[in-house]
Amino acid sequence: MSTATLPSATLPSDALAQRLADSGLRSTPQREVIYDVLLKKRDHPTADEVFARVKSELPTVSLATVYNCLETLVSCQLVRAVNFERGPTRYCPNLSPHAHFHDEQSGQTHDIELPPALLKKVHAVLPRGYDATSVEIIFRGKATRSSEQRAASSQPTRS
Amino acid sequence: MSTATLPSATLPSDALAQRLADSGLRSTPQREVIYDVLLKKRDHPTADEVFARVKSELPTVSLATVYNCLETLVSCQLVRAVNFERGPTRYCPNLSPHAHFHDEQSGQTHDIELPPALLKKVHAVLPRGYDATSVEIIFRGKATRSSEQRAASSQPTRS
DNA sequence: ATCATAGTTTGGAATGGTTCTAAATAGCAC
DNA sequence: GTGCTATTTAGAACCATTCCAAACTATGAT
Ligand SMILES: [Mn+2]
Ligand SMILES: [Mn+2]
Ligand SMILES: [Zn+2]
Ligand SMILES: [Zn+2]
Repeated sequence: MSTATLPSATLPSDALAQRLADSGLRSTPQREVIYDVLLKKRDHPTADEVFARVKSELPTVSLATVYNCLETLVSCQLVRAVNFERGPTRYCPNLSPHAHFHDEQSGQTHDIELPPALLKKVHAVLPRGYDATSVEIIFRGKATRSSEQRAASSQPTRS
Repeated sequence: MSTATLPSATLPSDALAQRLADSGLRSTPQREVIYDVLLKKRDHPTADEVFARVKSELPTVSLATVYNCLETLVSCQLVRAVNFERGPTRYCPNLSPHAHFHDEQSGQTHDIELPPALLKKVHAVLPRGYDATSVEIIFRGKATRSSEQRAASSQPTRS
């Protein structure tokens, strides 16, 4: 997708380097691999799961570094941290406004895109005096076969 | 159930006894006091805060019991557990469909009532195949003076 | 009343995700 | 290269919560 003559279109890794630089931070192998891992399999992994995936590329990485880098990516606004109840924090590189659907059976988390019109209506329930900087919407329930199929077909079947 | 002339109106403590009985559980002093504490000051206290408030009435209560009773109340559907990020779980006896507004400055949590029409529109963003049993909406931001006034005036000034 | 049984409370230990710490390492400016 | 700072690392510490096993309590059947 999106090649050549691109004006200032951001290749994923450049976006990372750029955002880090903007915050006065350095681009490091750990940060790059961790961000790549999040982009490659967008299943809202936990820090432990990221740790496991990163290890295969950087066998000596530490769990502390995974936490550090994830926090860095979140503070650079390249990744969102997502929490369900008191479970481990999950990480999501989808920056578009979206809600999360937590499938209680499978434990899987799905992104639900939110139309701007709906976001407006949601914000409109706030009485005067409430100034919200963000809103988070979490569905809980079960996703049936047709939604699994959607998810499966929209993502390469993984080697 | 529903005794004679009563329109079936439930005194708080009866509601508790009833719900517990429905679940085959006993009404105990600890459960009653903890539920009362939640009803009396509806500021979404943590288990520790509930513990402190209950101690003045039941000086020998244990923190484990507070956790046990809160879990019992949640499983009886008399209380909702509310989580913000990875902070300690907070407890809310407001059973009407409502969102939460987390004031980042003061740390206070406010209930935002949700009209059924909005809830419908929110559920409508779910694609086919997603069957949600619940939805949770959390705002984050700051509440200005006018909302503090509203909250203050709607609740007795506390002895 | 007494007893048997199951439910509940309690203090303390264990858990588990996350954060902290201090030392080692790596990148950048001069 | 030298010095300076950012980053990574292993392991300890943290802390909300859960687990455990022993006391205690309510219930209801004899
Ligand atoms: Mn789950
Ligand atoms: Mn806060
Ligand atoms: Zn997401
Ligand atoms: Zn509430």
